[in-house]
Amino acid sequence: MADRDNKVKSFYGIAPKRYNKRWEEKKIKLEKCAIGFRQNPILSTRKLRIDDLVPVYKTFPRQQMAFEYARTCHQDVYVFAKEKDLQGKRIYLVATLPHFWYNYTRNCLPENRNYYEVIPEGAACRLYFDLEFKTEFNPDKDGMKMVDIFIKYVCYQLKNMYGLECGRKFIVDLDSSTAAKFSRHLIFHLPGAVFKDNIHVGTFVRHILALLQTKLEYGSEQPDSQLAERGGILCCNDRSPALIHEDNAEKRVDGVRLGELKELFVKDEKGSFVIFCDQGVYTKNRNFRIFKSTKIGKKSHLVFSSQNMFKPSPKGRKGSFSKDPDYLFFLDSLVSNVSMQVDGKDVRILTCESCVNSCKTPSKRTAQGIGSQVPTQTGYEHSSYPDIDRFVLSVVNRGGVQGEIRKWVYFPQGKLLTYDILKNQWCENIGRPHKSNHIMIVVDIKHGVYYQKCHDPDCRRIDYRSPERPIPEDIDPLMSSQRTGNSHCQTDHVCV
DNA sequence: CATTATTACTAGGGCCC
DNA sequence: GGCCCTAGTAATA
Ligand SMILES: Nc1ncnc2c1ncn2[C@H]1C[C@H](O)[C@@H](COP(=O)(O)OP(=O)(O)OP(=O)(O)O)O1
Repeated sequence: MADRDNKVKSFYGIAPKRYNKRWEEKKIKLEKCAIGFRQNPILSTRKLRIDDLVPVYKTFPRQQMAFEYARTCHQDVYVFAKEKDLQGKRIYLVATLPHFWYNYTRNCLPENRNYYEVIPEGAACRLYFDLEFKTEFNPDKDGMKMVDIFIKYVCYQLKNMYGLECGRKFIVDLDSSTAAKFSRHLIFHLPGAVFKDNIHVGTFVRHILALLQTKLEYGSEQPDSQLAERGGILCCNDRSPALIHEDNAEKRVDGVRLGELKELFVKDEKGSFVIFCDQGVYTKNRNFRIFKSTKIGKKSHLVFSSQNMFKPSPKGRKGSFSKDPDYLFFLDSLVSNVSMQVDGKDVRILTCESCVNSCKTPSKRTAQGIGSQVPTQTGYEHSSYPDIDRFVLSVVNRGGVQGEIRKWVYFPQGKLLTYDILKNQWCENIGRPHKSNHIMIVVDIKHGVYYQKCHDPDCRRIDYRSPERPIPEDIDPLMSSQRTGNSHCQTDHVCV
C-alpha cells in the first residue's frame, strides 16, 4: 500500500521548475480561449444542460413508422402529427418534449404551427374534452357560461362515480374560438388519478352525457318528444331537450340546476339539437391539436382561455425551459403526458367499460337462465326498489300511453330486475307496439343500465334486447354501494 | 411514395309473408 | 314489398 502511494506521489509530484513557464503559457492561452468563447458562444441560442435529454427529433411519413421508432428510444418521447396540406394529410414526428418545444417555438413561424398530439392507443391519459358550436346557428348562445355549467356537471359526475374532487384550478382551458365557431379544449388534472386510456375516457364521457339526457327527460311533462338516442350520440330532430317542467328546472344535482343543463345543447349544421361536447375525439391514436397550434390555413391558435384558472407548477421540472411559463403550460396541456407517481404515491388508474361492448359475447345468457340456478324474488306492482319502479314507470309512460307494472322478478345472481309491463307494448325491435304480446323492461342493477325485451315469439327467438340505456345514477343502487361499501379495491372501476 | 380511425350512408342479394 | 345482412363508399373529426 505504502509502495503504491509513493509511486503516485512521484508521478504527480512537484513539477520541475523548467515546466512552470510552459504551464503558465498554456494557462494564458486557455484564458484567451475562454474569453473568446464567452464573446462568441458556440451555442448562441441555447445551452445544453446536464438536465437536458439527448435530443430526439425525427419525422416519418407514416404514423406506424413513428411509433416503431419511438419504441426503440430509451427516453420519454412523444409522437406528434403535423398537417401538410388542406386535405388533412400529415407527417409524424417523434421527439422529446424540450426538443419539440425548442423547434416549435424557435424554428417554426406561428402560421406553420399546425401540430397535433397523437394520443397513443392504450396509453394512460387525462380526461379531456373538445367543446364546440357554430356561432351562425347559435347566435344567442353564451359559450363561457356553457363551459362553466359543463365543468360543474362533469365535476359532479367525477365525485359521484370516482369520489374525485375536481374544479377549475385543476383544468387546463384552451380557447381556439373564431367569429364563426366557439371552440375549447379542456384537459383535466384529476388529483392523483388518470384514465387507463382514451377509450375509457370516451366511455365515461358518453355515459355521463347519456345520463344528462335522462335527467332532462326524467319528470318531463312532454315525454313524447322528438328526442332520440342514436348510437350513443345525443341528438334530437328539431328542438332542444328543453322539456323540463318548471318544478324540475330548479331541482339541483349537486349544485347544477337541471334548468342550466339544457343550455349545453346547440344546433348543428343539419338543424338538429346536439350537446356541444364532441364525442368523436376518443378513438385510437386520436390527433388532438396542441397549445399554440392552429389548423393549417387558419389563424385560430389554441391559447389559454380567459376563463382558465390552471396554474402550471414547476415542481420537478428540469432542463433549459424549466423557467419558461409557456413550456410548463404546454407540458400540462398534453393529454398523454402523465406520470404514474405523484408525490411518491401511485396514481389511480380510472377505468370505465361499456357493458354494451363487454356483453357482445354470442353466448346466450338470458335473464331466465341465470335465475334458474338460484332462488328469485317476485311480486306485483312494487318491488323492493321503489326508485327503480318509479323510473321504469317513467320509461313506459312515454309516447302518450300509460304503461303499468304487472309483475316484477328479481334475479340476485345477475342483479337483474325484470318488469312485465301492461298497457304499453312498444317494442324497439319492430319499431311499433305489438298487437297482443307484452314487453319487459330489464334493469341491470350491477351495471346501472336498463333495456327492453318482450314476449313476442319472433323477438324471443332472436333473444332480442334493445340497446342498453343508463338509469339515472341518483337512483342507482350500484353507484352508492361502490362508493360506500367497497372502498379498498374496486373504486376505480366503473362499468356502464 | 406516404394521414388515420371510425361512423354514416347506400346498394344489392337473400328470405319471408 | 319489406326487412335484414353485407360490403363498399362517403363523410367526419
Ligand atoms: N382530417 C383529420 N385527420 C386526422 N385527425 C383529424 C382530422 N380532422 C380532425 N382531426 C383530429 C384533430 C383535431 O384536433 C380533433 C378534433 O377535430 P376538430 O374539432 O375538427 O378540430 P379542433 O378541435 O382541433 O379545432 P376546432 O374545433 O377549433 O375547429 O380531431
